[in-house]
Order: sequence, then structure tokens, then C-alpha cells
Amino acid sequence: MSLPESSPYSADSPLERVAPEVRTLAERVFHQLQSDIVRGVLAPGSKITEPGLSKTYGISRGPLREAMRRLESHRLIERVPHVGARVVKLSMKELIELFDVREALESMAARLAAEHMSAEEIQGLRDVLALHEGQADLKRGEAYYQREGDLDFHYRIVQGSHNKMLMSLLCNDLYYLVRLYRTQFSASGTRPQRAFVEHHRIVDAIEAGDAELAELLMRRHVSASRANVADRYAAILTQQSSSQVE
Amino acid sequence: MSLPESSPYSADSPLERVAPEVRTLAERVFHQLQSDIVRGVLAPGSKITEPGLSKTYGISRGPLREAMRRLESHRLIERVPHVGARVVKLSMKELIELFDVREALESMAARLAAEHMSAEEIQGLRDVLALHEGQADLKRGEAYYQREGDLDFHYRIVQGSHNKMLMSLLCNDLYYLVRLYRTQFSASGTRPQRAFVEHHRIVDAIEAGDAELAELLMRRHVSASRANVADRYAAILTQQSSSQVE
DNA sequence: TCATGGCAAATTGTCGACAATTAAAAAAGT
DNA sequence: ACTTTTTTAATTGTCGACAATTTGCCATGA
Repeated sequence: MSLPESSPYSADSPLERVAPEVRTLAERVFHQLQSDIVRGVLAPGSKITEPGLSKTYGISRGPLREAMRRLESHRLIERVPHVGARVVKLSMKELIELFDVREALESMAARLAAEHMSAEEIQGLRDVLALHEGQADLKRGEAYYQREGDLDFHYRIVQGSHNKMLMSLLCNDLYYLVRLYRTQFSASGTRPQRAFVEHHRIVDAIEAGDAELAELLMRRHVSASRANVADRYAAILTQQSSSQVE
Repeated sequence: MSLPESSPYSADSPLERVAPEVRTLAERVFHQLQSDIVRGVLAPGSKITEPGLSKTYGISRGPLREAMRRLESHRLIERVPHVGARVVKLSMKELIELFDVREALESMAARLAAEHMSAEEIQGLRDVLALHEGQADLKRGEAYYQREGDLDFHYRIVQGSHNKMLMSLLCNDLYYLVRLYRTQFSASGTRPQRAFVEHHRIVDAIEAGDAELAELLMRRHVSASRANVADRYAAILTQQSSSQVE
């Protein structure tokens, strides 16, 4: 009878499948805002005002404030009492800090995954990698990071840790931030291919049940990713300062 | 021109100094509720209703909902749409998961602390330990964990990491949960004394700038703490099931 | 010209009322 | 006596209006 009124979340995107809670208006506008921020529709650092959003999304300020409060706890916006809210804008230092935390948590996730993942889950991981292999754009070294592919891989490993606290921290609190900046600082040069190889090595270690190796490889993998992002960030900074006159 | 976001932190209670933002009603009731949950005034698992709290705290449901949403994001209550909210109640598995995450994050914090802590900060750490040494109850092996003392030590090390993301995760997201269960599963036997010794060793490593050792020792320290809590939890469970008739 | 003070517009914080949904209690049927 | 249906009470979700606070503007003065 009552079909769930429109599920505006395309199931094709692997990240959206975690978020089917469309029971209330506040939930819906939360996911909408989250998507808009991550996709860059709302630019980092831009100020967002309650009456403005209330009008654009066609809802009252009540649910909107609830959505904004959730966005704040997920670190996607920053609020100051009686002043207002603006979309988060990570400095290079903060971005590196984020990767440092990821390194600690994801290496732990890889270790636990090697210990706890079932055969089906490991097969799912293999499928993800096989899917990536078939994508032509990987060879051109462009889009591996720009799609959900990379995060989907990390997602599955975190899920495989079977540690709910870890899953919550990484998938709910940190990955949207990562995703937000992944668009800007996508991998360059030979990094995508190397990342792809590293993914394979990690799965090998997990399949072999070698927890220590999986942890080590994941730590290196995230660390390399951080170095790459740091380089890109620095490059963009110098590029901006050189063309500052314009 | 842009001043860093003012640090109006009253230094009286070591934990409360992070939370004096009493600008709005919602903030105030949030801290009140947080305190009530952590201190056990609101029992774990008990259902909390909006009209009820609205009455007891003498405010309308608007700010209250905002406070509850914040509590939810801090994992202190769990909400189900259209149904209600109840105070979180960690299973033994979840409690162990929490300690596993702590182990990963705090060992990282110790490493960073050994690399970045200033002489003043290290002196502050020493002062904390000296303060603990003077407390008579430590020798009786009772209250070390039950006070803010232990967490204050960990707090300072996390602060010493100079990683804001890490500080936010540990101090805002996880420590209130830890504090909630610390009351129930306080350390027993010789654990307090040993924990005290471990704290000293960690500070020694930090002072020596030995990041690797600091990381290792902190990992062991949290791990030992987890084992202790697990034992206590199991003991309480068997005790409960034996006197189940009553 | 610049600093200082007050003024006004906009934005955020708070409230009470109404609508939608859920859970439990009562009633009916087998 | 038990299950199913209906009703009813309570709780949550949403809304619009009002109060409190901030910020930018403008006038006034040195």
C-alpha cells in the first residue's frame, strides 16, 4: 500500500546505502545537505543561514536546525551560538591530522578484518577489486579516487572489522570529510595504479589471515595517500599564491 | 584579526573545563543531561521522554530536542524515529570495542605527545602524577580510577598530541562513555597501583622523546585496562545470574 | 579623516500549538 | 480462553510567531 515515499538515494552509489533513514523531514534534509556539501554544491567556508536553507528546501526551521545540528556533529559545518554556521574548510594541517587518525583507525580495522572477515565478505572485497580492474579510467590514472571506488574498498574493510564503534567513527564521522576533500585533491600521476596494487596486497593479507601484515600494509597505504594529498595541497597553495595578482 | 575561538575553560574540574559553553538554554541542558547520564542519575537503558525532561528541566521541547540530538551524536543516548530515546547501555562486547578503539587512538596520541609536547606540558603531566601520589586512597587501591584522576592523565596526553581531530574524537566522543562505565567497573586489586606505575613509565618515555616507546607503553596500558574491565564485567554478569532468583 | 556611539535590520534562540505516528488498552469475534 | 480488530492515549514530528542577540550602517563628534 504505502510505498516508502520516494527514496531519493540512488542505490548505485555505494556510500548512500548506509543511509536509508528517510522517515522524517529532518533526516531527509540532513542527507540532502550532506550530499550538497560533499559534492561541493555548498562551497567550503561559505556561510549558511537558517531562513535561506529553510526557503530553498521548503521546510520550516525546526527540522532544519535538527539537520544542521547533525551536520555539526559530523564535522561538516561549524556553528557559533547567536552568530551562524558555515561549511567546514579544513586547513592543510587539519587535513593531515585527519589522515593521521585514519591511519591509526584503518590499520586497526585491517587487523581486525584479517581476524574476523568471513569467506563471503572476502569474496565481496575481491569483487570490488575486480570491478575496479575492469574500469578503463583506472589505466588512464585519473578517476580511481574520484569515484566511490576507493572509499568503497575501505568501507568494506571497516565493515569487516565487525567493530561497531570503529564502523561508526570511520563511516559516519570521518568518511564524509574525506570524501569532501577527495574531490579537490584527487590522486595524481602513478598514485592510482600504486593504490590499486596496495589494495590487492591488503586483501591478500586479509585472506591469508595475516593480521599483522594487513595492519602494516594498510598503515602504509593510508600514509602514502596522506603524502599524496599533502603534495597536492601544497601545489595548489603555491599555484594560488603565484596567480594571486589576478 | 581573527582571534582563535576563545578558550573560556574553567579549570576547576578537569573534565568540565572543556564544557562551559552556557550561552544558550540548549547548551546548558545538554551539559546537565550529560552530567546526569555519566553520574548515573539517569540509569543506562532507561527511557527518556521529551515532555518528561521538558518538565523536570523547566524548558520547552525545542532546546531539549537540540540537546538530545547532541547527546545522540555523542553516543550517550539512542533514538528511534517516532518511538523515543533511551540512555545507552553498552554490552560487554561493545565496551571491549570501545577500549579497542581507545587503544588505537591513545597509543597514537602518546606517540604524538612524545614528539610535540612542550616542557611546560610535560611538567603539567608530572604535577598530575605527583598529585595522585599524594592521595592516600591510591595506596588503599580503591579510588584511583573512580575519580577524574586517571582520565585527567589521559586527557593531558591527548591534548599534548596537538592533533585537534584526535582531541575531538577522544575527549568529546569517547571519554564520556568511558566515564559512564568507569563508575561501575572500577579497577580492582593491584590494578590501580600498577596503572599508576604505567603512567609514570609513559611520562618517562614522553619526556625522553621516545615516541615509539610511549606508543607501545600506552598500548599496553589501555590493553591492560581493557582486560581488567572485561574481568569485572564478567564477574558482575555471573554474580547477577547466580542471584537471579531474587 | 578617523574613531565612537547608537540605531536598525537580519539572524538565531525559544516557545506553545497542531498534525502524524506509534504503542497500548479495550472490545469484538472465533 | 485466545486471537484479532478497533479505539484511544501518549509521544514524537512539524510549524509559525515572538524574544534575544549580533552585526553592519549611519550619524555625530574630535
